[in-house]
Amino acid sequence: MTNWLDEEQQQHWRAWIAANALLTDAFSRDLQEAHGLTLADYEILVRLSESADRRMRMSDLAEATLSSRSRLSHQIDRMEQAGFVERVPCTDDKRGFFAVLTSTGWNKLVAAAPFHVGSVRDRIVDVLTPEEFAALGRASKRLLDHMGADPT
Amino acid sequence: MTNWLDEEQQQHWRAWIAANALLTDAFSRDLQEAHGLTLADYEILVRLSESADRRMRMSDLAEATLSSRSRLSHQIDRMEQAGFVERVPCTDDKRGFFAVLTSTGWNKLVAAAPFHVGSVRDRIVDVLTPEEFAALGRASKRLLDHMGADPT
DNA sequence: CGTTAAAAGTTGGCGATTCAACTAACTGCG
DNA sequence: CGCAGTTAGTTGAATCGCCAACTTTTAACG
Repeated sequence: MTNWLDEEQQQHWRAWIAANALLTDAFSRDLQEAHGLTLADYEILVRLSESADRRMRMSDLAEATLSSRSRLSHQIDRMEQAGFVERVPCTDDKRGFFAVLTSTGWNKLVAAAPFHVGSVRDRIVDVLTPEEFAALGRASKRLLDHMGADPT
Repeated sequence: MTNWLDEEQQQHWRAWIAANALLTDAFSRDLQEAHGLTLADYEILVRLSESADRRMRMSDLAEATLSSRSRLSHQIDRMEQAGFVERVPCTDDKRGFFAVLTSTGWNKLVAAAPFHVGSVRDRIVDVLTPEEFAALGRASKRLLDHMGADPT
């Protein structure tokens, strides 16, 4: 005997699913059309730009962007190809590499960031009241905590 | 001069991103491990099971599951392969097809649904207070409305 | 020390998604 | 009618992500 969701819960649940899918899609499409970047590309540029010396160890970057090592490795292949990052061997740990933002990558981010923030405002932040948006953020935070995700 | 997000907005925003990614992943993984189903598979089974005669026109199904026609076509290929659905030509419109749930597909859904609902409760519904969960749903709904998505 | 286990990262194959091009059938309208 | 445009759906190539296997280096510890 299963404890199903009631009608209202069902609606909330489906709205959540749909909003996630459509918004993620929309952001990705916006970036792609305006700057030829994937959302994944963009997030990596952001993380690197915020790091000391604009570089991060591959593993740390994978963790920060919530991707597997394998995925990140392929991702960095492409971005290296595109000239946005470079792989630099780590001298302390001979297994390790840094992903380092190039000036090309930095410039790309500088060009794309205002546009992306605009998308986020247009599609989310400015659509909700401040209180609604905060509630969304807090609820997301609690869900993350419950999964044991660190609040990077 | 760009209107950046402030510190708090930034955190809410990143929490939202991360929660989406991790939760979607988790549900997909749960279903995959326990029943060998993709989240996409599952959603199609659900939609078909709720429809009259357990069938839907390909286009309607694509719209309902927020996927492109192409994606759905490939998806139904796989599910037909797996024996969960059948393609039945539409006599009224000779261009069209129905995707029809087979008894195998129905049984699969019956087997998987309680488990999936359990995941959803464990990871979301029961983690938040009823009010928090409702706020999440309502905010999602407003974001959808703003994008012009229909409330299917 | 030396051996064993763990960590960092890459690789290749396969499944899934997207995009553009395509066929076939329907609709509208002069 | 007849043809122009639209709609339903498929296809194949290219891209992206996941998984399992692999190499190299580091850490643990008896």
